[in-house]
Amino acid sequence: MNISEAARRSGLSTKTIRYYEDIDLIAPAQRGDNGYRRYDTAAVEELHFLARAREVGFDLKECRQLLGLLRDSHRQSRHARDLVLEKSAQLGRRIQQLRAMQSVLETLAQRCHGDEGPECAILEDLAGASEPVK
Amino acid sequence: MNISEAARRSGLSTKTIRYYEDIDLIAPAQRGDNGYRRYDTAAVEELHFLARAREVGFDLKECRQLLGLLRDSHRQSRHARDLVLEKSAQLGRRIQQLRAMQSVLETLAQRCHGDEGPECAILEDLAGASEPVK
DNA sequence: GCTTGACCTTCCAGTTGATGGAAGGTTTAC
DNA sequence: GTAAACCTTCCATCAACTGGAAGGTCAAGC
Repeated sequence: MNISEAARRSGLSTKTIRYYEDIDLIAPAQRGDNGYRRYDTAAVEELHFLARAREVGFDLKECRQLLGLLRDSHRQSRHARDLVLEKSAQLGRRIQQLRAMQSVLETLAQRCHGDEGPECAILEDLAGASEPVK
Repeated sequence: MNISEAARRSGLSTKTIRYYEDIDLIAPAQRGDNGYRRYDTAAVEELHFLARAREVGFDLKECRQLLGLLRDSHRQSRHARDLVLEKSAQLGRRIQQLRAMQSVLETLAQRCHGDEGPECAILEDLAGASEPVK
């Protein structure tokens, strides 16, 4: 199949597939007589694997590791598990960060009248001291 | 004061301050006879405002709007409040996304032995169908 | 007067993970 | 024959910086 069909089946865009080939994340696709890339189901499965891994938060460097494991019949499942657990922890930390930011925003919004006047607790607070000058 | 002192007080790096000037987020700094940038407390306050706004999740485009409000004595506090509430909602959506990703990862981790063997539910799941081919 | 180190300057390149678009070749259907 | 829908490569762009090179300035100490 051609690249657009592979894209449809894998959940990646054609641009992204070419990009992944470009950065050697995947092997160069086979080519037809016309120079078009050709994909078999094995190739599409790899692309789909990448799409899924990206969806759950792995970056391309980590995807590379995961692909390495996927292809390695002598792998240890422990390695995959470690990657997943670390990524989950990372997401947890990021979520905490975003929550903290959100709670600051909520507090700011509460303290602001939000009317037609220029007096605004939000702007005052953002302008004011967050940490004292050390 | 010179740029490094302004950086220390505002919480931005010198690189970032120059960058903000470069993209016209802030007005060009005054210059001393030696060509060095010079900052007064008003300038530092603006830098600090930016640092705080970035910390709570505003992007530079939004920071530009916030700065506009900060400088405008005829502003309506409603505008600032709207920006804050929208940003909070945005963070909320992002948090939900990350949580969903995390929960997928947790499920994957649970289903994997995580031992020395090659059999791995994680890799199988990521490789397997997420959505049927339509 | 000279050196050393800590400043400062500009400019260019790289990061991440794509995406948009131009210019042009191919295929398919009518 | 021609139009639409593919495909190709290559180059530019996005956000928000950061790193580093090459070079000017300044203050302290000898």
